[in-house]
Amino acid sequence: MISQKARYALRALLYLAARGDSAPVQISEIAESEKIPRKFLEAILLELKKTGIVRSHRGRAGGYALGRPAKDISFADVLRVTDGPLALSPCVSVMAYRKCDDCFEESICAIRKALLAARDATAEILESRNLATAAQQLRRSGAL
Amino acid sequence: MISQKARYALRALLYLAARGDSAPVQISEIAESEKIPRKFLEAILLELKKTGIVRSHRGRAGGYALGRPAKDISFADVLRVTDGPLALSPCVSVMAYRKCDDCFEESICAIRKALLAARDATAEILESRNLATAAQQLRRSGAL
DNA sequence: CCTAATCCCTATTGACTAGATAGAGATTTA
DNA sequence: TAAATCTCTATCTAGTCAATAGGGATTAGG
Repeated sequence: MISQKARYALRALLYLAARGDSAPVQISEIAESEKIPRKFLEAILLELKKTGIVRSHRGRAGGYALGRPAKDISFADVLRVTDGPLALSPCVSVMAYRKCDDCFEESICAIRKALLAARDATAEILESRNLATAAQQLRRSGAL
Repeated sequence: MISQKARYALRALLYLAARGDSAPVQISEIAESEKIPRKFLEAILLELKKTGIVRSHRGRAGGYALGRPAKDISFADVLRVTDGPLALSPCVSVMAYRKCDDCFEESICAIRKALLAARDATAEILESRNLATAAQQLRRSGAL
C-alpha cells in the first residue's frame, strides 16, 4: 500500500498540473482545496522540491509550481520520493539496489526472479502514467 | 517492500516444495536449514495453516507439509497472507476492496486509474509464479 | 499408560515509522 | 519595514515489525 504522504503528494501535484499556468500557488490554497493538513503538506512539498519535482518562490507572492512539464513527472517519480523504491525487495530495485541481508546466492534465488518480474511490470505502468495524462483524464471526466 | 515475514514464509515453503515428499517436516528442521528464528517461524506457519497453504500434524512425529500441490500455491497467495493485499490502495484491491477514507468520487479518480493498472500488472505476475515453478528453477540452477 | 516430542496459543518487548503538529527562522515584495 | 510566504528543527502519539517467552494441547511410541 502507498502511504498517506504519497496520496497527498499526488493530489497536490495533480492540483498544480490541473491549474496549468506556471504562477506559484500557495501551500494554504492547495491544502484547503485538497483537504490536506497544512503543516504536513509543507513537509511533503519540501521533499518534492529537493528532487526537482516542484520549485518554490519565497516571500510575499511566493508559492509552489511544478518543477518541469507535467508530462515529465511520472507516478513512479512521485512514489519514489514519498515511499522509496517501487521494488518489493532491495535486490530487485533499479534505482536503489542493495543486497538482501541474508541472501546466499542472488543469481539463483527463485524468490528474486519472481520479485524482479513484478518490479518490472509495476515500473512499466507507473513510469508511463504521468501528471499530464492524469489531468487529461480528469478533464474528460468533467471534473475540471 | 515485502516484509521479513514474507521472506521467511517463502523460504520455508520453498523448502517444503523442494523436498517433494509429503511427509511432515518439523519446524526446527526448517528453521535450521533456512536460518529462520524458530519461534517466529512457528507463528508464520500457523498463519499459513489457517489459510490452507500448509497443513500440520501434532504430536510426536508431527510437522508441516504443503496444504496443496506446489503448483497451486502462488507467490500472490503467500504474500496476501503475510503482507496483506497486493494492491497499492484499498480501492483497487480485488481480494480486500475498501473505499479510500477521503475519496470524493472513485469513478473519476485519476490516481486510482494508475494504481489499478499497477495492481493488475503485479497480480498477473505474482499469480503466475508458484512454488513448483520456483523449485524447478532452483533445480535447473543446480541448487538442489 | 505415560512420557517425550511436537504443534498451538497468548502475551510481551524494543526499535522503528507514519502521520501530524508546533514554533520559530529566513526570504521576498509591496 | 511589515506582511506574507516558504524553510527548518523538534516533538508527540499510535501503531507496526521482528523477535522472544512460556506455557497448553495433542499424539506417537515404549
